[in-house]
Amino acid sequence: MSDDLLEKSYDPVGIEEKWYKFWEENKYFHAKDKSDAKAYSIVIPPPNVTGVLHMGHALNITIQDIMCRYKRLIGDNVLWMPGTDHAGIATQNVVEKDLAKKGKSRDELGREEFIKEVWKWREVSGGAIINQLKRIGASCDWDRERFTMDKGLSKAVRKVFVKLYKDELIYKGQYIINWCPRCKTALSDLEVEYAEKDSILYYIKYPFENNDDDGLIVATTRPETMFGDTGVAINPEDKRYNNLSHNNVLLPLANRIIPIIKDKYVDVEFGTGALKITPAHDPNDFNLGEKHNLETVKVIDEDGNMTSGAGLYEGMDRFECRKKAVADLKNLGLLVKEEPLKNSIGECYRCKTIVEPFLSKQWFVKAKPLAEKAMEAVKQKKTRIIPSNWEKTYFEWLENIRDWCISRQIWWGHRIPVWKCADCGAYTVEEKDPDICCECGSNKIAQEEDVLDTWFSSALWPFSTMGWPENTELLKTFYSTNLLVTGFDILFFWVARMMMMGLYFMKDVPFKDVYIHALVRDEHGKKMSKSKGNVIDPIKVIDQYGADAFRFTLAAFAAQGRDVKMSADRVEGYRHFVNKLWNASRFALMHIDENSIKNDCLDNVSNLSNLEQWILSRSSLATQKVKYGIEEYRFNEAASDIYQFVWHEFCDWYLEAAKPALYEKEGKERRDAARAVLSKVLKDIIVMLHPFMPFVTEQVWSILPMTDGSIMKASFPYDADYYGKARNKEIETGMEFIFDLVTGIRNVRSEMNIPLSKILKVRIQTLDKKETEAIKGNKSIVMNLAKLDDLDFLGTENAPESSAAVVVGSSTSYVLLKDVIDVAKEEKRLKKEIEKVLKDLKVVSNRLNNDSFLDKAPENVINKVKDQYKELQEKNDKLDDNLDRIKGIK
RNA sequence: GGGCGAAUAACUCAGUUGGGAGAGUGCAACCCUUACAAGGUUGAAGUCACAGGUUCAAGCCCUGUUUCGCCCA
Repeated sequence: MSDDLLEKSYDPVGIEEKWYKFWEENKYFHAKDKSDAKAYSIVIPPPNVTGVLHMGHALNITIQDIMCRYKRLIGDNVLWMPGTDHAGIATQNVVEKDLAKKGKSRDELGREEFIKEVWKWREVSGGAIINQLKRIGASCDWDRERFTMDKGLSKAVRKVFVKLYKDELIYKGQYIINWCPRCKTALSDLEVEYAEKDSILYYIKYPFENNDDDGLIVATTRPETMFGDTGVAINPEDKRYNNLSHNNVLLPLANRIIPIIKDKYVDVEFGTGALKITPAHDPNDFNLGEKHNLETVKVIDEDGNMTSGAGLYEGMDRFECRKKAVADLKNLGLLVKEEPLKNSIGECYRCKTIVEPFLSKQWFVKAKPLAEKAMEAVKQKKTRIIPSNWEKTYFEWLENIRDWCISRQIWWGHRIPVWKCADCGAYTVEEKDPDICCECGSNKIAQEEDVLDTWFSSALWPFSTMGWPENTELLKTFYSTNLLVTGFDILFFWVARMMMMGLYFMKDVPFKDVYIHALVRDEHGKKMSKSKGNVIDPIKVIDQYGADAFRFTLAAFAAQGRDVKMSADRVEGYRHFVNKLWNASRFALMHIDENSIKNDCLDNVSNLSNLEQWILSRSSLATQKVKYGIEEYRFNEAASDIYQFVWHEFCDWYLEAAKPALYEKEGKERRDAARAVLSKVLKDIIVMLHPFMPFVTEQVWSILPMTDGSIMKASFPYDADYYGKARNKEIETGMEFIFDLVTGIRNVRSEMNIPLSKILKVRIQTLDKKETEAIKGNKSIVMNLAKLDDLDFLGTENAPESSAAVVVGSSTSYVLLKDVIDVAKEEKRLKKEIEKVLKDLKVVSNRLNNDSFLDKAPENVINKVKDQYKELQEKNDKLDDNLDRIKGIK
C-alpha cells in the first residue's frame, strides 16, 4: 500500500498537473500517421488566439476528450488535432490597443512592422487558451498543434482562393455590405448581431416639387440617411395615393429634386406607406434603386461621419447628424410627428458598434453551388447531424444562402492573392507571387490591400491541418474525420462552410458525424455574459473542485438538445462522487495485492458467491451502458449509469456485503475469491470512468497493486463474450430479493426506533423455493447487513408473537421484538403498507376487469398484469393476517 | 413575420418503438458502524402546463391553447 493513498479525502491539487505532464512526456496523446489500428479523428474547433476559456469551450473540450479517451481505450489510433485561429479583427484590435498605450498607431508603424508586432504578441500571449485546455485534461496531439496563419495553412488558403477564382466561384463586386465604423472593415452577414432597440420613427414631410404646402410624408428611423435619398417609393395599390399628380418631391435640407416611384415592394401597413430610398445605405433600397435606375449617393464615410454628400452636415458623426437634422426639420415645420418604435439594429459581433450598411466593392464567394453540395451530403447521410433536428436549420440556411463577403479591410490575416495591373487593369491571381501582369506583361502590378475573413481559413481546417495540399499520410489515414463537436452558434459560420470547402477540395465530407452540444448557462438558465456578471470561470471551478468533478458535471448535464445549467453547487455534488470513488479505492487497497486479480474470477464461477456473481453481472451491464452512452453521444446517460452503479451498487451493497469475506471471517479461500472479484470490478470501474475523470482514475490506477503502466493503455472493459458470461439475470433477481429483505428489516428498525446496537432475531416463513435458496445462500449477508444474530426458517407453525412482519416477495419475515415491540407503531406501519398495496391492487384489478383489455392487449402484457395481481393479492393477505395478529396482542 | 425547443417531486433534470412515474440535490428522522460525516440508514414528497382526440392502455402519438427560451428575417 502506497503512502499516496493514505489521505482520507481526495485532493486534486498537484495530482492533475503531475499526470498531465506524464501523459505529454510519454506521448500518449500522439497519433500514428499510419497504423494497422482503426483510425479515429477529431479536429478541434480552433479557439481564437485572443480567447480565454469559457464554459462553452469547457463543455466542448470535455465531450471531445471523452470520445478520444474512450476510442483509445478500445484500441483505435486516435488523432485529436488541436490549434487556434488567428481571429483577424479581434487580434488586430488587441494589438492596436497595446500600441495605443505606447502612443503608437498601426498607420505610423506601417503594414509590415505592424504584422511583426502581431506575431510578437502571439508569441507572448497567444497560447493562453491552450494551457487552459490542458487544465481540463484535453488529450490533444499537441505535437501537431496548428495555427491558421502557419505557412502550411496559408499555402492551403492561397491554393483554395486561386482555384475558386479560376473556377469563377470568387468574384469582386459592388454591393451593400455591413460595415463596422470602429473596426473599419466589411463584415459578413453572419458577423452582424441583431438586437431589439428602442428607436424613434420620424415622420418627415417631403414637399412636392413646386408646391411647398403639400407633400409626401415618409417615415424613417434614420433621418441622417435622407441626404442619400434618391427617390421616394409608394405602392401602386395604395388607395391613399390614387390621386397623386406629382412626379417629384423636394428633398428637405438638401434641396434636391428626387422622383416618386411606384413599386409593390412598399409595405402599405408600415408608417405612411411612403418609403424614402437610400440606395447607398440600405440593402433593400439598393435593390429598389437598381430596379428603378436610381442614383446612389454615399453620405456616410468609413468612420461613420457624414460626407460632402450631406452638404452642411459634412464631417458630423452620423448620430450627431441625426439629432441636428431632426432639430432643423422641426424648425422648418417638416417634422410631422415622432413615434416610439422597437426595431432590430445590427451590431458588430466583435465590438458591438452599430454597423453601417454601406455600398462598397468587395470580394465574394459565390455560395449557391457550394451550398447545394453541402446540403446533398447531409441528405444522403454522408454526414450525420446529431441531434438531427439541427438538420432543418442547416438546410434552411443553405437554401437561402447569400454570397459570402470574404474581404476585410484589416492587415492581420491572409492577404488576398490578387494583383491589379496599373496599365491594363487586369487581375493576376496566382499561387506564387507574380512579377508581371498576366494579360499585358506590365510590371506595374500591385497586390490587393485587403485580407480574407478568418472563417475562410477556418473552413479548410479539417484538411489544411493535416498537411493539404500535400497528399500526406496523415490525410490518407484520418480524412474524413469521424466527428466534429461544436455549439449550434457556429453551425453556419463554420460547419456549413467546412462542408462546402471539404466537398469541393477533398471530394469528401470533412466529418462523418457532427455533434451539436448545448449552450452552458448559469444556474437560472440565463446566458452567461460579462455585463450580467454571471460568468463562471472554468479555471476557477477547476481550482476549487478539480477537473474531474467539473468534467463529470458537464457530462452529467449534457443531455442532447438541452442547455446545461451550471452552478458551483452542482460541481460540488460530483466532487463528492470523486471522493467516494477515492475512498472505495482506499478501502479496496487495504485488502488486495498484486496477486489478487490473477485468480480469474469467471473461470471458476463455482468458487464465487451469489454476491460476487451479482456484482460481476451488474458491472458488465454498467460497461455495456457506458459504451452505448458514449458511442451514441448520450453522455448524461453514460454518466448517470456509472454514478448509479458505482455508488449505489458497488459501494452501498457490494462493498458492505463483501466485508466479512474480505476480513477473512469465512476462510482464506473465500477471502481470495472476494479479493479477486473486488480487484476485477474496481479495475473495470476506473477504466470505464477514465474518459470522464482522467486524473483521479490515473492516480488510482497507479496505486492499485495489480495494474502497471498508464490507464491510458488499458482496455475498455466491455467485451461481448465476457458480457455473455458475466451477465446473470437469475442471480440478479435473487440478490434483489435479498437486498429488499434487508431493507425491509432496516425499515422496521427505523420505524420502531430500535438502535443499531440492539441485535435482532428474525424468523422467515416461505413456501417459495427460489427465495428459500437465496436466503440460505446469503444468510450471513442478511445477518450482517441487518444486524441480526439469529436468522432461521419457520415451518407452518403460527407466527411468533411480539414480532413485526416484513413481506418481501412470497416470504414473510418476522422480526422478533419481545420486550421492545410497540404495538401501536407496528399497527400503523402495517396499515401504511396495506394502503400502498391496495392502491396498486386497485389499478391492476381495474385492468383485469376490463374485457376489452383482456381482448385486445398482447398476451405477455396480460400475463404480466395477472402476475402482478397475484403478487399484490398475496402480499395484501399476508399483511392483513399480521395486522389481525397485532390487533390480537392489544 | 418564419422556424426550433421547453413545460414531469421544493430545485436541476432523465424518461429510445405507448404497457405498473425515476435520478441527483434539497427536506425530515436516526446514526461518529473499523473506506468515506464530502459519510451511512430510513422516510416524506408528483391532477407528468391546460383542453380535446386516437387507443384496451398516453408523460410518450395527433389537434388546439397558454407560458417561457432560442435562431432567422
